[in-house]
Amino acid sequence: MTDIPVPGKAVRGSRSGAPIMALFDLLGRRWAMGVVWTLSEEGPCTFRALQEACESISPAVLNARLKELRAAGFVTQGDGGYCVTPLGQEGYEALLPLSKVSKVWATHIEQSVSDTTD
Amino acid sequence: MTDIPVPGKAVRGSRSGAPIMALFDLLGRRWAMGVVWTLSEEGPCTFRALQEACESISPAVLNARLKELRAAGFVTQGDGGYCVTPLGQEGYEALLPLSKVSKVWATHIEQSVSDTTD
DNA sequence: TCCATTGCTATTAAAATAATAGCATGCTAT
DNA sequence: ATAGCATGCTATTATTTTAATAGCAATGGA
Repeated sequence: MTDIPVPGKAVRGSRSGAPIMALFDLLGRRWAMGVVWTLSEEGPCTFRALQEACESISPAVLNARLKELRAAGFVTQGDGGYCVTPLGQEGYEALLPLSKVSKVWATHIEQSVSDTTD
Repeated sequence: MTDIPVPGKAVRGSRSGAPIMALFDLLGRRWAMGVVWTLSEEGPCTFRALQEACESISPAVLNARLKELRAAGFVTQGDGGYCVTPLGQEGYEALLPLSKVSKVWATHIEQSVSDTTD
């Protein structure tokens, strides 16, 4: 497994270790944001429930992401299964604005498609 | 190169094509968020200036991310070099809350380090 | 005891990324 | 004109990550 990024230390893609770059390293891995998002929206999940909610994540990758997110303090494993920590909840809330952007983007794409289609 | 994710179509990691998942696909690639971030903060950049501002990105990956982000409408290439589009600016602004999270995370980590060190 | 659920690990193949070198183009100063 | 120099990449090879799939060990009923 890859090292888990830690703010203040050099991380993949940034020698400075600027916290934001470390976070981009953590969340810029396949499925990382999707897992935080899904886990926050679904609430506590078993491994398999989370896997299904994610539609198409392989168990190896899910397990890798969960380990990283747990080590980073964004996710924890309790009696109800996996769930986000308060830090993970903050992370989820910080991702919320992206939802609006994604919708703007979607209409944006539709327009450029119709530009070339019509 | 991998396909560029498009909201509404199945993307890597999501059959639904929910816009947010398509965006996670786009931005969840190595350096994607860092490029948007850096380009927004630095303003228009030449390829090489952007490469240096990113500290340690390889030209092949930078080029791949720029192509994807241009195709997605987040980045454009003008006279002053590469720069973010209005959509890219929205994306950047949507990432801003992550900065605070990264700082909370950084202090969080310091504490857990001192927990085991002291 | 038999079976289902859960939480993974193992394996193999494909894809993405890193690291590095270097090329083609368009200046610009000599 | 030509010899740099900057820019925007591409090429190549090695390494890492991810995908896809199978399956195992532990747990808890029925």
